Amino acid sequence: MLFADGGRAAVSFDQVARRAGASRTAIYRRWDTREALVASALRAFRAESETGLEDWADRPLEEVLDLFVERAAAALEDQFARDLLRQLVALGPDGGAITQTYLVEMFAPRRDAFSAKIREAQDDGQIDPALDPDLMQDLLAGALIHRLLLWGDLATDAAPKAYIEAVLEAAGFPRRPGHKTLGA
Amino acid sequence: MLFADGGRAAVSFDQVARRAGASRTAIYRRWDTREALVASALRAFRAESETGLEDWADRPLEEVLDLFVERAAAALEDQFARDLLRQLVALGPDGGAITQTYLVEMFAPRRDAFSAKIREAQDDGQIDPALDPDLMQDLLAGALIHRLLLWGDLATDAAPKAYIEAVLEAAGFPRRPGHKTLGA
Amino acid sequence: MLFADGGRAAVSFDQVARRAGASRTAIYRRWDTREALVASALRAFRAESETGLEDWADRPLEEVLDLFVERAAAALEDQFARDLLRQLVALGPDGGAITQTYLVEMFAPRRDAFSAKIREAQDDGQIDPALDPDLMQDLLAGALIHRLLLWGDLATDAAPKAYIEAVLEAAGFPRRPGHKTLGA
Amino acid sequence: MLFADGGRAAVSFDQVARRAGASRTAIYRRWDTREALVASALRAFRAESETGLEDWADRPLEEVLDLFVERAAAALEDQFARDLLRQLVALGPDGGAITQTYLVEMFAPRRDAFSAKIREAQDDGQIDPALDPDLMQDLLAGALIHRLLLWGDLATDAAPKAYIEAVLEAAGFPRRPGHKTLGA
DNA sequence: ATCTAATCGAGACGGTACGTCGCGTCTTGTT
DNA sequence: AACAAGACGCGACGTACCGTCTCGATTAGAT
Repeated sequence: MLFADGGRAAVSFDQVARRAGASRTAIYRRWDTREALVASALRAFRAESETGLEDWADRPLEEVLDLFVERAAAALEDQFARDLLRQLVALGPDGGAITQTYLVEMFAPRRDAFSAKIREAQDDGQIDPALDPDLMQDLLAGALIHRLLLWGDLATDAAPKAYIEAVLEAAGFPRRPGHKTLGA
Repeated sequence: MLFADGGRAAVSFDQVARRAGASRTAIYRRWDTREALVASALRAFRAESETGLEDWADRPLEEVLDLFVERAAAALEDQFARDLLRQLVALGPDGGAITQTYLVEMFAPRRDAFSAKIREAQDDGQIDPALDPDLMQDLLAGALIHRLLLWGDLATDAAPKAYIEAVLEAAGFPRRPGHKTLGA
Repeated sequence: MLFADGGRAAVSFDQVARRAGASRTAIYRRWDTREALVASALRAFRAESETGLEDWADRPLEEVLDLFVERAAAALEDQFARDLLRQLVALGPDGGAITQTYLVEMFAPRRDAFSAKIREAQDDGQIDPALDPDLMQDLLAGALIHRLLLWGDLATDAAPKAYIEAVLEAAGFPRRPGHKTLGA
Repeated sequence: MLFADGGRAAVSFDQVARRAGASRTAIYRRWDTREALVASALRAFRAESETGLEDWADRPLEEVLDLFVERAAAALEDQFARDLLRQLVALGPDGGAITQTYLVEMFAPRRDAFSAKIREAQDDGQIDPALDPDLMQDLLAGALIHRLLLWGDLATDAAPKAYIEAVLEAAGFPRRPGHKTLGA
C-alpha cells in the first residue's frame, strides 16, 4: 500500500488513480484531500484485517493479557502492518483526519475493552485496585511496538511473555512459584 | 530541520542547497546520496544536543532509573526531538545509513551503559540476577515513546514514575512501604 | 454565437445544452454530430438575417453592381457576420456538412442571380459577351472579403466604389467622363 | 503543423511538447503564451519557405504583375499553405501577436515592394497616376484568396491571367490587340 | 606571472505531481 | 419513452519542485 510504503506524501492522487485503473479525475471526485484518501485506505485495511474484538468477559486475567499481547505481536509480524504503523507514528497525534481514523476507530475500542477487563479484575480483588489500566497497556504495547518498530526485532523470543509477567508482578497478581520475571 | 518535518523525502538536495546558500552542485559534490545528507544532519544534531553520558557508576539503582527515564522524557518534551524520533521510527530498522547512524551512534551507547549498570546491580544482589536488562529498557523506553509519539501525551503526569516503580517491582527490588505501583 | 466565436471546435454539445437550458442527452437525441449542430445553427442564422434576394431583373447593370457590393459590405460591417465568415473560411471547402450548408444554401443563390443579370447585360450588348461573370464576382467579393477579414478594414472608404469602377472598366462598359478608376 | 490543422486552439503546449520530443516544462520555459508559440511556428515556416523578394526594379510592369499573382497562386497550391492561411483568416486582424507576425513580417514587405513598383510605373507614365496600388492588390490577391480558400478552386485555369488583364485594363494600361479581359 | 585544473553558480531539461476545467460517452433513475 | 442528473475517462491547463547535466566564470595551484 502506498501509505505504508512512503507515508502520507506517497499517497498521491496520481498513483492512486493509476493503481485503481481509474482516472485522476474520478479520484478527485470522491476524495477532495489527500488525507481523506489515506483515511479511506486505513478503514479499508481495517475492515479487511479486523477480526472483531474477542469476548474477554469470561476469561481469566492472565489469559486476557496473553491474548492482548499475542494479538499485538501477531499483527506486527506482518511486515505490511509494521510499515503501516510506522507511518502512523510518523504522522503523530496531529495528523488530522488520518490520526483520528486510526486512533479513534482502530486503537481506542480495543484499549477500552482491555481497560474494562482490568477494572473487572480489580472488582474481583485479583489485582491492586489502585492500578491504572492505561499504564499497564502503555508498558505492554509500548515495549512491543518500540522494539519492533525501532529495532526491528524482539530482544528475545520470550519477550512478550516476560512483559506480561512483569506487569502482572507489578500489579500484585499472585504468581505461581517458578515463574520467570523479565528473565531472559 | 527538514528531516524532522517531512522525513527522508523532504531532505532534498534542492532545499539543502537553498538553505545553505549554496548551489546544488556544491551539495552534490560533498554528499552523493540523500541518505548521506540525512546522516550528516543527524550527526550534527547529535553533536549539538548531546550532553554526554552521565557517569552512572556510583549512583544507586533507583537514581539511575530515574535519570534514565527523566532524560528520555525531557528529550521528548521538545517538539523538534519528538518529530525527529517520529521520522526515525518511520524509517525503521531498514533505513540504511540513517538508521545505522542513530541506532548505533545515538541509542546504543546509552543502552549499553544502562545495561552495564543493571548487571552491576545484579552482581551486588540488589535485583534478580536472571533479569534481562534489555527487557527492562524496552518497558521503560517503550512505554514513554509509545505514549508520546502515538498518543501525544502521557496518561498521567506521574506516568514516568509509575513505569519505574513497576519495573522495579517486577525486578524484585525491595520497595519502601506505601509506594505506588502503576497507580493512578 | 458559439461557432462565430471559436469555430467548429467551440460548438460543443455541452455548451449548446447549457445555453438551451436542456440536458446533453436531449441535444444528442436531436443532433448526432457536431457538424449537424453547426449546420443547424447556420440555417437558423440565415433564416433570421436573410431578407431575401432583391429582384435585380429590371435594374440597370450599374445599380446591380452597386447593390451587390453594398450588400456585401453592409453584411460584413457587422462584427458578428465577419466572425462567422472567418470561421467558414477556416473550415474551407472541405468542411463537410457545414460547408455544404453555407456554400450551397447561402452563397450560391446570390451568385447565380448575379450571374444571370450579367448574362442579361451581355445579351443586351452592354458589356463584352465574352466575360465570365464568376470572375467578376471573384474580383468584387474577393477584394472586399480579403480586406475586411485579413486586414480588418478597407484601404479607403471609397474602395467598394473603386472596385466596381475597375470591373466595369475591364468589362468594357462605357464610362461617364470624369469617373475615377481605382483612384484613391 | 498543428496550427494549420486546427487553428490557435490546436496548438496546445501538450501537443507541441509531444511532437518536439520534449517535456511540457521545457516548452513553457521558452514560450509563455500560446500565441508566442504560434508566432514562433509562423516565423519558422516563413524562414523555411521564404525565397526572398524578387528584385522587381528592372522588370516591365506586366511581368511584375504576372510574378505577383503567379507567386501567390503557387504558394496557395500547397494544401498546407492554404490551411495555414485559412487559420490566419480565422484569427483575423485582432489575433494579437500572431496577427502581427504574419501581417507585418510576412505580408507587408511584399505588399510594399509591389506598391513601390506601381508608383514607379506611374512616374514613367505607363499607367494612370491616380491609381491606388493597394486597391490593385486587393483585387488581385483578394480574388485569388477568396476563390481558393472559400470555394477551393479557381473558376478557370486562366483566372489568374484574367484578373491581371482586368486590373491592367482598369489601370489604363495600353493593351495589345486580341487580349482577353475577364474572358472565360 | 601565466597556464591549468578544480570548484562553483546559474540554469536548462525531463519527470512527476498538483488541482482544475471542459468535453463526449454512458449509466441510472424519474417522470 | 423521453428526460435530467451525474459519473467516468480523456486531454489540457499552468505551476512547482526535484535530480541530473551542461555550461561559463572564478579561483587556486603549479609550472
